[in-house]
Amino acid sequence: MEFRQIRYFMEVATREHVTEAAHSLHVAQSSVSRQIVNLENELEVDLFIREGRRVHLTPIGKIFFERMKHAMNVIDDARREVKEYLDPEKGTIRITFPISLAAYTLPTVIYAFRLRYPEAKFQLKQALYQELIEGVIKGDFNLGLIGPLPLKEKKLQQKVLFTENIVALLPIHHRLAKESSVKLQELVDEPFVLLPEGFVFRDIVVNACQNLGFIPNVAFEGDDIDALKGLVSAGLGVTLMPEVTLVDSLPRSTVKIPLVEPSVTRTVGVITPKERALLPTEKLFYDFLQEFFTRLDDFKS
Amino acid sequence: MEFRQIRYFMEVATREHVTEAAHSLHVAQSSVSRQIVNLENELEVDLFIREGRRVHLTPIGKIFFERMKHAMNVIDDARREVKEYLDPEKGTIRITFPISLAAYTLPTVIYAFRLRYPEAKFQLKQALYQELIEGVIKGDFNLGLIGPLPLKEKKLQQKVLFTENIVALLPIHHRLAKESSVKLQELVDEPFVLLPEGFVFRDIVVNACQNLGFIPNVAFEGDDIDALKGLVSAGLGVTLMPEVTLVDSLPRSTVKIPLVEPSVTRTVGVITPKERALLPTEKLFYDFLQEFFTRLDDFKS
DNA sequence: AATATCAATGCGTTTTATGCATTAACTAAT
DNA sequence: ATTAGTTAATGCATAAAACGCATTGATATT
Repeated sequence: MEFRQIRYFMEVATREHVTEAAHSLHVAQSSVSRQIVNLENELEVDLFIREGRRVHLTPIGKIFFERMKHAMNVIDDARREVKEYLDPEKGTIRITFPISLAAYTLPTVIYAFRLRYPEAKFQLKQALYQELIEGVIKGDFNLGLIGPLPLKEKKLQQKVLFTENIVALLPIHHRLAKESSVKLQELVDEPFVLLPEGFVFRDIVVNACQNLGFIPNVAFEGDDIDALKGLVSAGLGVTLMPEVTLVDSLPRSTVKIPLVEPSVTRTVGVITPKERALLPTEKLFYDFLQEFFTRLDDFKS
Repeated sequence: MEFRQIRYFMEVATREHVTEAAHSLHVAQSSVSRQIVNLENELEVDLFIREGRRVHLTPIGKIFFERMKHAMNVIDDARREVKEYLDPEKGTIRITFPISLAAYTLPTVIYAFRLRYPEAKFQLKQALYQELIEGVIKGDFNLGLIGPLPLKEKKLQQKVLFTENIVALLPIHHRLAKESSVKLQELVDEPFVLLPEGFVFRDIVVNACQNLGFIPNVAFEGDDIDALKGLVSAGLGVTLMPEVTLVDSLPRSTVKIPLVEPSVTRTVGVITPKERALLPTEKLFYDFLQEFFTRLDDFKS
């Protein structure tokens, strides 16, 4: 069994397509095909079902795939750890985060981090709430920004970074646009624009409404925060969003208004696996995160 | 980076000797030497310090070694899992255990297990208490028999199998040899023969004595249970041991006498890692263990 | 000082992986 | 139904890599 075989195997397994896998691996199709056969012969098991020209994993192939993914994560981490050992400041931070932090919070932190460590590299992966948690537990990532923290996950180390206010974003000609604050209750009959099902931030909004006894009327859905801004901008509805995502510039023809009674907030934190240690550069970033937001808090108060 | 390099690397790292490693790997010394250099070039790091003709790991080499040990454990398990998938009854059980279970308990269970699954294979590793726990946590083993259970270890799944009596073993001409029971207190001034420091079973005895306010006078130490039996047999002292280790035959010129006030017992159980699933054959054995000792208990009562 | 042992390296040989061309099986479109 | 286009597997020649042997230079051992 050789490393190369595992690489080929995993590529074929994920793509379910030998030719594509070969192309992505920069080798001939025949090489991939042959190595897969070699691997199967050595393991004395069929890893793939060949149905006509389709290729997909057998049940045991799936198990093997999962195990190899784990092993490869360990090995990749080890390689990075070795590389970063001598020079952590030039290493790579792999981090996963929800869409709601993509626009403002994360870029801001990364910008500040790179002022101090200009050679640090980042690999970023936007993910849905549950995916994100799984990714950190399974070893695809060692760092995840998330809000709110999934407190019941026992395999994760969790650290609160900050609590942010959620404000209402209204079209500029909206009847409430001139108010200095709005109550969520006042939006009962408004059309909402929200992220699609599956995004936590949608759930935060829906839950806040449900606590007041109504279910928001979702008129439009948008795939990212900017899409929501556009929809509000076009006067198609109202939405709630974290204040930070509006800090740079308010979308054209909109106003943001603080929410009161109740104020809606969410807590944002960072999760890391309890089982694995952070790689050197990631440790730098982790410590930086805490320092950064602690200082922000000091500044506010 | 290829598996072959990792295998060579690990062999050299453990032996700190290229020629020996090469021999054990059944390849020429030059091959090993060259692969190590290749690996180091690819990682851009020295893994070994060459001092004259000595070879030993650099600090980062040690880290890399630990990571690779982990990865290789995952990979080896995966291979076994695949092999055992189709036919668990022919697979291998890797298990670690303390010396006190080596003589009677473990052989008995294995014998019974093999009556049902004659093709199952075993890899056995006797270990000291702490080593054993580490071995299961780190992934060198997925099963460990142990007594008492290390309840504070949160990474381990723990299951009690049975509780056993501990009895006194005396030379046949000992003044107490005719009694039907002895109190531990009566052995205050006796010379004890015990296992050396580091064995839990020694600690169990010493603690029992300390609870009665005395420290046993250790006259001789023996490396294994049979050595202790021999020492008692020769009249050099008394000892305590689990009753099961005497069940087959009493050593020549000795008598076993139940302990009362207090009776001394120890709980024996099995530990498995919470983080990893048991391999198919190991799962068979794990289930068998519980069934086996449950039935024993039923039988006793 | 002489000898033996060790890790590294140059070099020819063997093994292994690769790419190309082909085949056989399949899919989709006419 | 026929045809053209894909696809995965395989035979074969080529290229790459790992290997063993022999040697070197350094270091223990006596």
